[in-house]
Amino acid sequence: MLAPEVVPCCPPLTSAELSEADAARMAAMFKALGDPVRLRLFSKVASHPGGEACVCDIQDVGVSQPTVSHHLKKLREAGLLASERRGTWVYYRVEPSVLAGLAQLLDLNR
Amino acid sequence: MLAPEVVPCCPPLTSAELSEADAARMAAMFKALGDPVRLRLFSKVASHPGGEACVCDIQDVGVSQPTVSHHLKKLREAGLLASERRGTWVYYRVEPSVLAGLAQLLDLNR
DNA sequence: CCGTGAATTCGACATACGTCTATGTTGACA
DNA sequence: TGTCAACATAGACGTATGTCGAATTCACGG
Repeated sequence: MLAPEVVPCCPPLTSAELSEADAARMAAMFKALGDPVRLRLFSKVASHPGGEACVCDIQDVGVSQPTVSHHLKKLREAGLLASERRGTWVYYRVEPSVLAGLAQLLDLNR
Repeated sequence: MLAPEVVPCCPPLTSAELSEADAARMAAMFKALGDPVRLRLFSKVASHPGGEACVCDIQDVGVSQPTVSHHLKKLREAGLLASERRGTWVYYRVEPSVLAGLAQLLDLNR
């Protein structure tokens, strides 16, 4: 039980060359983080107390509210965020296994 | 001498929200990695024996040679790769401080 | 029920992006 | 000097992307 399905994806970038398929999968995640507004939204969710935030908590990023919604959808589709509706509000949280996969790819251990 | 200017950039995403300026800087790096061809090129350079590769070593990624050159330029402009001409060949290597910055941002230690 | 506030979806638009072919540039070597 | 090979640059073209305002869905409360 200690090791959930972590979707290990790929060895570190410095140890072996990515396959075409793995490159496509990982590039989609990097691409989702590759917009300043989306990265700020992701950062706001990731750093929010309790590990989750409703849209109303994070929508002050300098673009219209529909644009915020559009970007959150992109982050969801990339597998980086998960969302859940509770009453009037929709809460977003970081998909935990994904950060682990990115970290592994970037060869964190040195 | 042990600690060169590492450009620490940002605390982990999970610990504090990114400023607008930091988000723009880091998003530019993620964006550069957000194309499958570029990610494969980066991966080929990063995993190449000796830590560097000439274009001729890595240009087999399914697109034309000018397109490879275009993508390598993007990776250079994003600060992810450095290049150096030696004789007929141009060698690319990973900019070391950058991977460290990305890893730090992704909160590798947990 | 109806109204109100939260969030998503829709349609439109300008701009950015990835790709190609054609052309340049640079260095090595007869 | 001339030629060849390795890379880079330029220009063109179709598609994807980020943004907005307007309309829509969804849940709650009177």
